[in-house]
Amino acid sequence: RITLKEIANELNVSISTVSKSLKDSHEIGLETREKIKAFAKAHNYRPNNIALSLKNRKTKTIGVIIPEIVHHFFSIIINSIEKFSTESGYNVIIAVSNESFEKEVLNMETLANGHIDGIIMSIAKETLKKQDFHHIKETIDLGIPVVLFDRVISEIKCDKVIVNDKQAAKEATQILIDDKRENILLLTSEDYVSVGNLRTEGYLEALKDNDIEPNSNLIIKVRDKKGSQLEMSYLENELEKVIKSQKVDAILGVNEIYAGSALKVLKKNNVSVPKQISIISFTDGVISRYSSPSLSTISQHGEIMGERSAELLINKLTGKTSSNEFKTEIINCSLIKRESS
Amino acid sequence: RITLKEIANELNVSISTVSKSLKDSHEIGLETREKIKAFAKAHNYRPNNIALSLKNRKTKTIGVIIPEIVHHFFSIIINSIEKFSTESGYNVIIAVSNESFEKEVLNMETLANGHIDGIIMSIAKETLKKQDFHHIKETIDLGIPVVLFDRVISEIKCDKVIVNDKQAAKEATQILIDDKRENILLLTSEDYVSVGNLRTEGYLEALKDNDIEPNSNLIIKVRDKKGSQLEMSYLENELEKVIKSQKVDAILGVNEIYAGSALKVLKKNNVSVPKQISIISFTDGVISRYSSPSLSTISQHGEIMGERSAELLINKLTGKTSSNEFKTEIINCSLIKRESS
DNA sequence: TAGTATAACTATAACGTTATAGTAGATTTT
DNA sequence: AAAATCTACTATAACGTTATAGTTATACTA
Repeated sequence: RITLKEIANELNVSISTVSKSLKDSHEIGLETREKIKAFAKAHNYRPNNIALSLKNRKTKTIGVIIPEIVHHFFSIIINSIEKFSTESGYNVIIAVSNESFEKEVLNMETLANGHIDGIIMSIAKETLKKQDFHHIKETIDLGIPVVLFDRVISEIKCDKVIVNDKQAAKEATQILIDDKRENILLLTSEDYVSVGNLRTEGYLEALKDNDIEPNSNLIIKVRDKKGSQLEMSYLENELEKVIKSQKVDAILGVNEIYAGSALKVLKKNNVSVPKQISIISFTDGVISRYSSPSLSTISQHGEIMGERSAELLINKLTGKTSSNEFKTEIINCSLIKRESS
Repeated sequence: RITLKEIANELNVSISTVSKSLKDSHEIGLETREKIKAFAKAHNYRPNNIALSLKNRKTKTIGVIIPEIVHHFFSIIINSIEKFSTESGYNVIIAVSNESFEKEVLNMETLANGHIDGIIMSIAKETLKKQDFHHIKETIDLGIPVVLFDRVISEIKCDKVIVNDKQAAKEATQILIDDKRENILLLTSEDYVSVGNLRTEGYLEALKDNDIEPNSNLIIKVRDKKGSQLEMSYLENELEKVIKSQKVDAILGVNEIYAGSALKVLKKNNVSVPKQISIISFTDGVISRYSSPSLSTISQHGEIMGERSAELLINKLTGKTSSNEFKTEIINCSLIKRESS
């Protein structure tokens, strides 16, 4: 790991001369310049990026805070952020909040004090529940640009990338209704999760448009417990109760894990899908494709969301867009029809 | 973003005094010290980690290079590396090779010039095929510790974390044989992928131990093409041919994507699983759990692999283990029995 | 009362860069 | 031939830290 100083000493020139030569500056005579370049190449000189970061006050690194990695949607997002960022010369540093407020705050501080120029994040459930966003605001106040995606809140002024959740849920519900399914069970998350909420709204709106009275027994709000095992058995128990006590001819799930679990319950109870109950779910992931029947899903186009988020952030970082104007990009979901509907 | 210098100017003391006060040094009088600490706190002072990195010549950041993120196994690994590293005060920076040699080399260089103290990686398929590992060796020569996991090669001297692939494949095959299945189809990857190879060896060894003649028609080596769509249709076509022309009563898959695809093919051809054909597969991911029938899988315990990798690396970084002694940790797989066998 | 401790600070260098300003010596201008 | 210009460099400061080595007063010792 050779430095400019060492090269300078070795060749009896000043550090400035070395630095300028390697930048091919015409201030330095051709002969000296070539000699220095050759020497640097032979010794495999690479500028120390930390020193550059300190000097330039930018790190060319983006921090990403996500609630979980082991989730198709989020890993797609990371993948796409990583791809776009690398192309633009930025590195990506990952932090996982694990849906915990405390961890998110910690992550945010570590990143903000450190090696990143900007942050892309999706807010943890616990943070949404707590409605405490001071850490995000502080980071923005520090002059670090933040882009929020998917789970977003209006009170924070920054760039955002979201999906037309409400509309997509409404359309999916309408498709089920058009198929003469009027007893549609909704598998959703607890109220404080913004996207779950929007999807619920879309569902309710579609019912209303078709003069179907919503039935609160047909809405299961899955309680999330730390440790998803509990969460899933709650869902399974509740669902089993409902299908035994109520008429249900369709299910709308706000994510594929819920829908996948539902499928297992239906199978266990010998309900045929989509004949007796048809299913549409959000999140076009790997479960949907390999389950049987495969699940019709609403794709949120994670690749596009990731790319747009990275683009918005990098535009801020490079000064392409002004630092006090904020955009909200809305990605259109699309329905991918498979066997379950 | 206040600095020591600014605090020093503001309070009319020297930078040294500020630095020492914040470290609670007894060289500085109590009164001054308290005053400075109060001021720093009020202005939310945080040391600039880049400056510290430059000074200390370490970044407290680990680079991870993986072939893909959108894969249950790798995202579990990342998750677990991230978790363990954070606990030890390290950040994690992600690079994805996308199974490409060129990208892997590029990633390696970027990381090595930059903001990381050490690297954890799993080698890209293309690199394994090319057998060109100069980038890894150069990084190690530069004094940057490297830990390889899962896809590993013996000619590189560094810490490694692997799974007892051969043994696990052998045991799984034995279980199928004990169940009176003697026509076991193997769905594996091309030869240059080390883990696929080891698993194939285990399979063959089990056959040999039971005096079953291996049948080359029962070994499908899935060609991987860029763009997994093609890869999968290749698998599906080949498999369909084989089950129509050969007697097959069990399938061993080297990963759950292969097994999941196989399940679809069998279903399409009205073959009942596990009655007519039973399936065991490597990779205990989300497909296995939500497919139907759910797949019996061999878990490679990604959490443990990730944790051990991080531990090995951090031990090197903190000097806990000597920099020229290398360990290879072997994680034992375990079979998770589900409906497909 | 000179000499030595001690307390409470400050100055400096270093980590590896780069940009700005400066300086010899050679060459051109008038 | 003196002044101006140019060539080919070098010195310095700065980015934000911290560790080491000073530097003052003041208090204590003998």
